[in-house]
Amino acid sequence: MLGLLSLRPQTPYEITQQVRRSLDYCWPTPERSLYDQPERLVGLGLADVVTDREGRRRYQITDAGRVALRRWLERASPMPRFHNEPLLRVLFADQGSVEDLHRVLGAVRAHVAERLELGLAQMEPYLDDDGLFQERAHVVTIVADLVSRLLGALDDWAAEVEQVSADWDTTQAVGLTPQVRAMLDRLIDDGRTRVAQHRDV
Amino acid sequence: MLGLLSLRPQTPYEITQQVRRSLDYCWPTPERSLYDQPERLVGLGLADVVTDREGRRRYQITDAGRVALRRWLERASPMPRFHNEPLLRVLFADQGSVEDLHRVLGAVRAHVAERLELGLAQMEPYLDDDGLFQERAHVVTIVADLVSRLLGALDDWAAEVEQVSADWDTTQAVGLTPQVRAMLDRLIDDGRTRVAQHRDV
DNA sequence: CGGCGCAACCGCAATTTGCAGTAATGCGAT
DNA sequence: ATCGCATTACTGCAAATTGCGGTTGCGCCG
Repeated sequence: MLGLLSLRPQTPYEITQQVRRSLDYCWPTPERSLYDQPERLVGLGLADVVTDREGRRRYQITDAGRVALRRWLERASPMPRFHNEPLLRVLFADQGSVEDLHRVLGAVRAHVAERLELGLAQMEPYLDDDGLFQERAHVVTIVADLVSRLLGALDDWAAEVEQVSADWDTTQAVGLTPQVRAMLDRLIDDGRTRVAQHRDV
Repeated sequence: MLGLLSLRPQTPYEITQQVRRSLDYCWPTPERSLYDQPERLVGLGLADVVTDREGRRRYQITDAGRVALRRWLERASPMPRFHNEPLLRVLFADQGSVEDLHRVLGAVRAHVAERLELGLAQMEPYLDDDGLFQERAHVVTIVADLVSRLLGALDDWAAEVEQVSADWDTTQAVGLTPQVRAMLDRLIDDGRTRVAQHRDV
């Protein structure tokens, strides 16, 4: 919230737009709460409110707010958490049909394609070196890069699972088919390599 | 919840353990709510409660519960949402110091290594073909595969950002350095390829 | 046998959320 | 010109969720 206000003073509605457009990629937030938060910040002295020519309340960050934002950036961050309901459905796929499994995988892939398309449209303006938003191009690019990697991982995974499960005729007690076995071996191998690499550093 | 009970009847505490151990990867849940949900399921007739020899309430799924679970698997799934606070800190990194940025990237990499190690320990038993949990090995492996891919993406990304930002001496108005530019180009290129691929199918 | 710690839970206040509603503005069709 | 309808820009409220702290009982160590 303070981060958003640090970019420019905004009305509550503009904030909701901003969040829908960009923040949702890393921090999904119910719209309702976005209308209450700015008031809370005012109460804490971290933001104040000015009325602009259209008579709209426009919140802006105060000096205390900027300090609080900097403090927040200094503090240790909680680590990412993935709310992944399609994955949950795969975990319990043995309680449903093979079609259920394939449907959810297809939905994931369609979703990835849609998100990616949307994201591309948002990033393309940055390709012009003379765009208006260039002073934040570096952070925006880095963020987009992770989003793109995560979506890519999701897509690759869904594609592989589609393949692996293509010839299943039941979801239960499939156990370790050679393909699943290969998946498991690769996964453990990759994990070990990565952990080992980390220890070296 | 129903999914967990479908595996075997469980006490509320066992459920919390189970969730901590495995479900957290796709569905992080505050412990508190796990104690209320089973009662709610009983109210809906989807679970019932038996008292075992230790005098503990043990919840088990009813037939209605299994039907509800199957219905749930048939319905369209909400798509994944990533609560990624480190990414949020990168998005607003220009309000803080270069050290703040590097600290959060380091923390992410450490976290990935830790999670991976934990996950490996959990998956290794499945390598034995004669393990006890083999009837769910296929779904568990598939789930672990996505988790591993997502963690891998996170790690690769953090490593690249560490590299790209290694010689920054400010976080503000860095704009498109050649390295960031290359990142942007690759990202857009990858995205276009993937979207095009999706249209072909 | 007293103290300590941990496993296993639950009450409660405070916050958060979804949903439904509403007022204002634009805009195309009749 | 004006009617209907969609979209923008919010807000109230009831219900659900959550964090925090507390409790009980058990085992183990000194």
